Order: sequence, then C-alpha cells, then structure tokens
Amino acid sequence: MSYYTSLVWFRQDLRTEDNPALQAGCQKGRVLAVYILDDEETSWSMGGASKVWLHRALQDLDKSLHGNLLCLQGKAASLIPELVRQYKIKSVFWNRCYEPWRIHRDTQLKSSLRNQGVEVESFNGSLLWEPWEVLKKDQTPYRVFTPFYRKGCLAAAAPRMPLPAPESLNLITPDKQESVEQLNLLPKINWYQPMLQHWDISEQGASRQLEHFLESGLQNYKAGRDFPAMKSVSRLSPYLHFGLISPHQVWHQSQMNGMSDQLEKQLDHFQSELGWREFSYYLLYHFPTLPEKNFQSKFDSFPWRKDDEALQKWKNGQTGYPIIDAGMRELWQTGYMHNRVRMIVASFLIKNLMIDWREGAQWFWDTLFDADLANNSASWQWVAGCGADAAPYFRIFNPVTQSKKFDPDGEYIRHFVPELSGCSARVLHAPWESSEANLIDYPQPMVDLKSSRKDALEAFRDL
DNA sequence: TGAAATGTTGGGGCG
DNA sequence: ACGCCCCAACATTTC
Repeated sequence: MSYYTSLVWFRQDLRTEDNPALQAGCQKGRVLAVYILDDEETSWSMGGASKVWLHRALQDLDKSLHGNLLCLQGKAASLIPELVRQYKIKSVFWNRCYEPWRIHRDTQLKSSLRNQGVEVESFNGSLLWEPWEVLKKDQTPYRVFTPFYRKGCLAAAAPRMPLPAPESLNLITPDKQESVEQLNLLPKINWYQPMLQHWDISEQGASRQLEHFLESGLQNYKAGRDFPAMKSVSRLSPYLHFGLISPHQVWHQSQMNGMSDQLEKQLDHFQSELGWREFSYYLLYHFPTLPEKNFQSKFDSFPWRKDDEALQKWKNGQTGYPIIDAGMRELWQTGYMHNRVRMIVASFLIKNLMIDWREGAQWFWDTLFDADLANNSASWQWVAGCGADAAPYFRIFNPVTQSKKFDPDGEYIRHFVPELSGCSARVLHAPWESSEANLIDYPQPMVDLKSSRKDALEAFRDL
C-alpha cells in the first residue's frame, strides 16, 4: 500500500493515454484527479459551444477514472493549495498550457507550491515542439511559417513517441461528491442536442476519428481538403483542443510503414497542418497580445466599419451569398466549419463588410467546438493580413468564384441552405442572377462584391 | 491557402 | 494564298 499521493491537474489534456502528467502521478502512487473550471474571470472564458464539449469530455474522462474525477469551480491558485493540505499531497503534476493568462497563473502557482515544499512538475502534453526551443540563429522567434516549420521544427528532434495509458490507476475517491454536473456547463436552453449528433465526444471517439481519417481521408487529403462536401479533412480540431487526443498520437499514428510516395505526400501535407497549429501556439507564446492586437501595428489605424446589422446577417447566415451562408449555418448547427469555408467567410467579413477581424474571432470563439485561442487568433489575423506571414491585403476571396471552384455541384450549399436545394448548379452559386430563383425565400446579396472589394483595396492600400 | 486587369498567342472566318 | 480581325485561351502583372 502506497501512501504517496499526487495531484494530477487535468486541463486541456482530457485523456488517459499519452498523458505525461497522469503517467507521472501513477508512477508515484495514489492520484487525486482534478479538473478546475477557472476561466470565468478571464477575458477569454469559454464560449457556449466549448462548454458543451467540455461537459461531455469531462463525463468521459470521469468514466475512465472510475468516477473519481474531482470537478471544482473557482480559482486554481487557491483551490490547489487547499487540496494539497486536505489530501496531504506530496506532488502536483500537470501538462502545460500556453494561453498567456494560464502561463501567468501556472508560474505563480508552481513557485508558491514549491515554497511550501511540494514537488511540482509540468510536462509537454499538447505541442510537438516547445515554443521556446524553436528559435532562429539570432535567438529571436520565427515570423514566417515555412522556415519555422522546416528549419525550426522538422530539422530539430522528432516529436516524442506517445505514452501508453497508465498500467494501473490507483485513484483517490474524493471526499465530497463534486461531479461534472455541478460545473453547470450546459446552457438552460437545450440548443446543443442536435449539434451533439455529429460528434462522439470521448477519448475513444477521438481515436476512432483519427482511424477513420487515416483510412478514408488521407489518401486524397491534399486536393480533397479544399472541398467542403468531401470527407477529406480530419475533423480532429476539437479533440486536439481539449486534448482528447494529443498531437503526438496523431503525428505518429499517421506515419505508417511502407507508404507509397503518393501517400507520403498526402501525409506531409497533413502533418504540415499540425505544423500550422504549432505555429499558432508558437506565435501566441512569443506574442501574447495576439488575440487582442494586430500583430502588424500599422493595421491599428484601419477604418473598420461598425455595422451591427451587417454583422448580424453574417452571423445568422443571411448574407445572400450561398457559400457564406452555408458555412455560417454549418457552424451554428454543428459547432464546426470546414477550413476552406472558414477562410471564405472570414475574408467576406473583413474585406467585403470591412468589419474588424476581432468581431469574427469573437463569434467563432462562442460557437466553435474547437475554439482555441491560439488557432483562432492566429488564423483571423492571417486572413485579415495583419498577422505573421499573413495573406496579403489584396487577397480577397470572391465567394461566388470560390463556391463554383470548391463546391461545384453545390452539394455543401444544398445541405446547409435548404431553400436552395432545388436549384440547379447553374444558379445555385449566384441565385440573384437567375429569374428561376426569384420566388425562393432567400435573401438578396447584402453587398455588391465588386464595389466592396474596391473600397477595401483602397482602404488597405492607405495603410 | 486569389481575383481582376492587362498582355500575348494562335486558330478560324472572311474579304 | 494572304493579311486582317476577332476572340478564346492562356500567361503575366497588378492590386
């Protein structure tokens, strides 16, 4: 019988496999498993969709831990020291997070626990390469993706192999019954039930999703990933965000033996998308104001339009541009949006409506299951052109052209904009041009593409 | 991980 | 047969 007790603090790593902190705790002896909902007073408290996902993920984790997950709400900085006293904890383990407010909190907590004589160790459970280990020769951070990824990441040591689940879980059953339910993560109005039908929110669900992608999506990833109606993307983002699966598991499990050259290319592309995730976290780590401030400060003087009515139409998927509306409705209905469509709707908000990218980022933050501070901030800045290695300001997507190119048969649009499901592919991308669609109850385009594009180009050029 | 404007080329119709 | 024009089709430049 072991009396050595460790506290394992779960955060964005809601899994038992490849969990270095849990592994460390289990090797020491008994473990008190804790989750703390502690983002409520930060400026980036979770959005509604994220909370729903979290609720399910915690339920699943609790099941894996045989009902012994202690779920608390409040300030981790005071709750953890209390638990340490109460349960005579000798070691505290967690896997690192990279949001600025979490780094700040964790740093303080770590030193205060150590001052009390408690062993504290944090691990890497969420990134393939630690942001502070990847630097240019002059010791400053990369600002361009390709050299960051090729020279900084791929040329460095390969990501570690995933760890197995702990051989034995010797868990402490918490004194009081503080269950997932008491975190009140689910909204009062049940809008989320239909969204949940699209997802198996569990550690096993994550690994099944990966398997499924490797079997059916990877072989045509490079080309297929641009077509929202095709099932060629991994849809792993929400699992990765909450750590139901780790990037190490994804990285290594996708590297199968004896791949053909063709498949190898697909894999390289897929892994480079994990590389973009790394890059986002890297930027957030080195430039903590990424979520609030333009990475390129010359954009600070940009004359964003304040237009709540237009913003609302965009949010509601009532812009009159089918591909935009399909994307925004996919988001609302499923808590997810295909990446290609994310770029199109973001370009439309920023460049055709000239609305501040932060408004778009905020909406995504509230509605995406995979809402992730690093990815969301970096990606919105990328589209706006104010980010690191960003799209040039003159790269403005034409929603009709994009629609014709990437949803040629209109399969995606038909699914999410049922008003147009009866239209032929000829009229469906731009229904206002056809008399055939006049009777359909679908909005007219909210802006003129040509003139709004021209206005945006002039405004951006003035920077 | 664009799109539009502008430039170039080459085949076919026609005098 | 030839030159001329028209205009896709493709390439290059510009935003």
